[in-house]
Amino acid sequence: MARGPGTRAGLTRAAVLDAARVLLAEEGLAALTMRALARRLDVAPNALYSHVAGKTELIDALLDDHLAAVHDPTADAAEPVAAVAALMTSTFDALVTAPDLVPLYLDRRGARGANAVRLGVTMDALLTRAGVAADAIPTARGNLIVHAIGSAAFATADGPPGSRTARDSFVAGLGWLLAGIVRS
Amino acid sequence: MARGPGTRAGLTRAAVLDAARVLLAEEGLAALTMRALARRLDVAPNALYSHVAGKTELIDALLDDHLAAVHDPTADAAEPVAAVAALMTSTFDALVTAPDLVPLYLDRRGARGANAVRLGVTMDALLTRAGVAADAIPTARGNLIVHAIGSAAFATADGPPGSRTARDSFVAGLGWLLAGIVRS
DNA sequence: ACCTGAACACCGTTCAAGT
DNA sequence: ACCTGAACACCGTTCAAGT
Repeated sequence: MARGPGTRAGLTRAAVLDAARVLLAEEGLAALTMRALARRLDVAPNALYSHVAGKTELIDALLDDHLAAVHDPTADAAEPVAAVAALMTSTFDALVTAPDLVPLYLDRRGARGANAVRLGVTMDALLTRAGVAADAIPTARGNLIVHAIGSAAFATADGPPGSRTARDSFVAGLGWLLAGIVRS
Repeated sequence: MARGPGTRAGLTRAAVLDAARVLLAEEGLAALTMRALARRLDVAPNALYSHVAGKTELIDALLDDHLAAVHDPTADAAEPVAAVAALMTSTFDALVTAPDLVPLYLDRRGARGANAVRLGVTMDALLTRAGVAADAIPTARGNLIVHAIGSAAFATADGPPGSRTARDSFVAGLGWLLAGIVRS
């Protein structure tokens, strides 16, 4: 719009996603609209649809990309239970980084992207090595995921951004769940 | 709009909330708009603002009203731990009833209405009687609430509406958390 | 006090057209 | 292939006016 005539925007899918992340971090979820995003990129609103299927697909991509930051312990770690704890804590820390994104994980009821699948596979392997029976793994995994995402959602509620009490609460609950999982 | 001239709509706050509940149940969260709600009530969109401060306040009222369905065990129940389990299970069951509402509890990061406060007070009393130290109660309560809301959010994800596996998973996790809470 | 018409400042998305 | 102008079918909310 403010570009000179004849020039091209030269948009990229990566550029759109990056701008969306910045917009989300700086102004929050309510401000993340297609039109505001286009304004930031100095482009007409419908230009975004050349790189993204729609707002839903954009957000799904944002969610899964965010999980790329989760540190993935090798599935053959020495102590499987400690490795599961580390994996979940890393997930919690990653989620807390983007508070506005967390409720959307609940909306989507668990991300389905490549990174989410990768973490799920790793966790199942670790739980198996920890001695959890095959038919008990879905319950164990489900409870751990609910705990990580739910805790992250509540962590950003009150207290300062770096509130340690929320993280301590998450760690305590994680320990209780893991104790119950390995004992059953 | 389709009413005869001279007649009055005779709206009530309760009528607005009731219609909102019906709309939510029948057509889902995306369909719950002020304008659609007004259409249902055969009224101009802005007429709603005589009975409700805005959409946010309407949803907050919907959320807290929903918690009225939670069975509140007397705080002086014989077995405090069993009473906490019953209270959380009743909360889970109530939440599962309104799947579209559950993600909003996360958005609001825990309802602040009268019913939510009531349940919180009851739970604190039960936890105290169960021998949980005063400074450990916030962590215990927080983990239980996260578990109930998070489990309800995921419960409606896959499987049939009356899926028992989701409820069984919730019950298993609840047991693990309670065991950890009373042991610490 | 309660309701209306009209308006304001937005949305996501589609379509035909240009390069 | 990528981008634009224009439009469609919506939003939540406010304001001045009527009864």
